[in-house]
Amino acid sequence: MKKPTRQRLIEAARELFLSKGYEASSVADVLARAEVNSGSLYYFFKTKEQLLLAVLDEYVDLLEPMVLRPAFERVSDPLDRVFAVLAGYRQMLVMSDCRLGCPIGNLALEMSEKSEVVREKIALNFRNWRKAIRQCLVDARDRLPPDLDRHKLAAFILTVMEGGVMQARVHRSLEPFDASVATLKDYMDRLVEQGTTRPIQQANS
Amino acid sequence: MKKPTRQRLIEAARELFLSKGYEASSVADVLARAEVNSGSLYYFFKTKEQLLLAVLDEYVDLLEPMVLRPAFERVSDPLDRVFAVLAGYRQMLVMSDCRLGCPIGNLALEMSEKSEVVREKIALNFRNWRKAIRQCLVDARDRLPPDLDRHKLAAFILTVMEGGVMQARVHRSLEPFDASVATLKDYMDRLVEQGTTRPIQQANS
DNA sequence: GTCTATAACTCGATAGAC
DNA sequence: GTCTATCGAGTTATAGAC
Repeated sequence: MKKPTRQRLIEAARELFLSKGYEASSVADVLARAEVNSGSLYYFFKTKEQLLLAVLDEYVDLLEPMVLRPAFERVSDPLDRVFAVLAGYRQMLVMSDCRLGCPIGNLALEMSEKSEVVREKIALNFRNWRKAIRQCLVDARDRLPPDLDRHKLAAFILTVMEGGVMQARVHRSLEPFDASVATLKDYMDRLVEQGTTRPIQQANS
Repeated sequence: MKKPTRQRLIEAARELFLSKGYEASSVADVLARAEVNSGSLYYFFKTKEQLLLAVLDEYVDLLEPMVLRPAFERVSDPLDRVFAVLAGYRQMLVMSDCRLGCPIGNLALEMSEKSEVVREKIALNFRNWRKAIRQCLVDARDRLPPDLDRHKLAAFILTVMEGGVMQARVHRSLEPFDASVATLKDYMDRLVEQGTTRPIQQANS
């Protein structure tokens, strides 16, 4: 059975915005892909931008089932989970021959100056992503330096993912992504080593 | 005196593509900003895409005088120079209230799938950037681990810059950029420490 | 090399019947 | 809620005089 019209529109827009960006995807493209007529789209969404906002709302909802859960089901160690999440983005690069990257990062650079409300929704997506990663760092706090700033490190991990994906797409090669993730791994191994070999740990410090 | 028409067109396009992106900048916008008429633009450039390619060629030429030289003039230590380059991008964020980021990264995500020749020019810009950073790492090789993969680390540094700039623009805040650069600094300090404290260094190793 | 005028088309969005 | 027809503006690009 066909999904409801509104949902079909959001999915079509999501796919198009991911592969071609927002400006380059015309309303007509969305209509064709969703097999919906113009009148119906504008019944559900006042403007094309409202459709984008609905897509970004959906990404907020999809973080858990599409990004976190699949990664967390594969491994249970909190630090491994961080890299399992990153491996998920690698998988997207592999499957698309390095053509598709992070859907949010995509829209981030394109839309940040064009619409405040869109920018704020993208920021929300980033905040939720970092929060999930930060929780992994909290769960692994016994192996990490006690004075570690987990907010900073979570932002850094998102930075590495987005920067690695960007270079992979530009070079159509996994190499820069893998190099970036491997270097992050080296850094975090050093943090753990420091956490492990430091003198007797004090309670409540 | 007014600059030659062709140069005015490239500069106008450069500014517009930086602040609004390629698709969102119309040819009419470029013409107005450059104070040139349609006929002249199409005398120099066969299409809008050819104009973009000329802009990307100019960025290749501008890497040395606009990005590297100003940073390298301020400091001479090769590792400090890496962070001086990053500070240059921070300055761009500061001056634009976190609205303008890396011009190449901007176009990278927007244009990579739309045109192979554009993607290749963007890749060239990235390669040259990494090469300059790699030279800094070569110049500092005595303080870095002997088995360090400088290609990987240079890619990582570009990753950190691009990812940090992206988050800064989305959140309209320097915080994620500063957090990312500070974490990179921490990592590289650890590499130097390892290089410094490692046992008596063997020659030709 | 530069000018004006405009072709040929696509864009987002709307009207109004059903 | 969905359909078709279409508006008006904006798009890239061209023609042809100067």
